[in-house]
Amino acid sequence: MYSIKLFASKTGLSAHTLRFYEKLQLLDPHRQANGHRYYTEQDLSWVNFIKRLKDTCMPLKTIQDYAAFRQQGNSTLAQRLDILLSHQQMIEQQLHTLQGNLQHLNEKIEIYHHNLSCYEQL
Amino acid sequence: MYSIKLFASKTGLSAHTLRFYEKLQLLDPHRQANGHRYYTEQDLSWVNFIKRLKDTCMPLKTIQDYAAFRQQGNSTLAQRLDILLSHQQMIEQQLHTLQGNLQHLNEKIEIYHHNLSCYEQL
DNA sequence: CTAAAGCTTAGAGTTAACTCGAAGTCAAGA
DNA sequence: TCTTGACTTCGAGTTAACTCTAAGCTTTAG
Repeated sequence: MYSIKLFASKTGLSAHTLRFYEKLQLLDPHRQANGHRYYTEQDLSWVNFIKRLKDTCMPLKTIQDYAAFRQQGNSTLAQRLDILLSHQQMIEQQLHTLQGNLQHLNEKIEIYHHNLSCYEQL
Repeated sequence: MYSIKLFASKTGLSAHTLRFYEKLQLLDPHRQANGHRYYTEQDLSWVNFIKRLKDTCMPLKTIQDYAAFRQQGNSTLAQRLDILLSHQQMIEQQLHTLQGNLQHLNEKIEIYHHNLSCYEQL
């Protein structure tokens, strides 16, 4: 049971952002009798999950879709998995091409080391 | 040798964006006698590289840094490699945590399949 | 009892990365 | 000749994702 301030420090998101996410329907914290929000461990792991998705460049729009499915319960597990799998595929694709470029660069470095006079190739 | 319009269609970037990138010093196309830009195959592969970096969420700011090093020539290969390696590390990290989450979700799906009545676990 | 923390609505400001439009000029091809 | 496609500068508009401020209210701990 975290107050908004505690939860903010726990998640690294500001209270502002937490309310903002709530408006976007990403979060739906419980309320105390006085109307104050309180967040649970479940909310915490959900926010951490959101952060991972964001860290891997999933747009909030997509996360919103995911959250909507999540709120509809277990009947939407397939759809949620779809979202995540296609996201994973995208990331893997990007990682792959990036690795290709790194490889390429490494080869150039090799050339550089072996033939310092050959500027054109770099 | 591509005109800006041709190059735009070749890269999928708009002429506007190409001039914008030029202003940010990401690009530096040659000019014809009349002042018109023209782009080469080298520019093409450079833009494709930029696109890959962008696709993997590298901010333009960092790409600008990279481009600045690139323009300084071969003495900056180490710095450029640094940027790319740390970027790769970040992406791999993100992929890893995402895979962890997918794993987690898959496990939940398993539970769902094996015990339909157990809603709390999902 | 007062200060701190919470609530609400509403709207403004910010940064990144475009995206577009206007205004005016120039040059080459059908 | 006229249309097309360049060029320039400048500045406004857009979308995403915050980020913050203010006004005005309530509640709770010291």
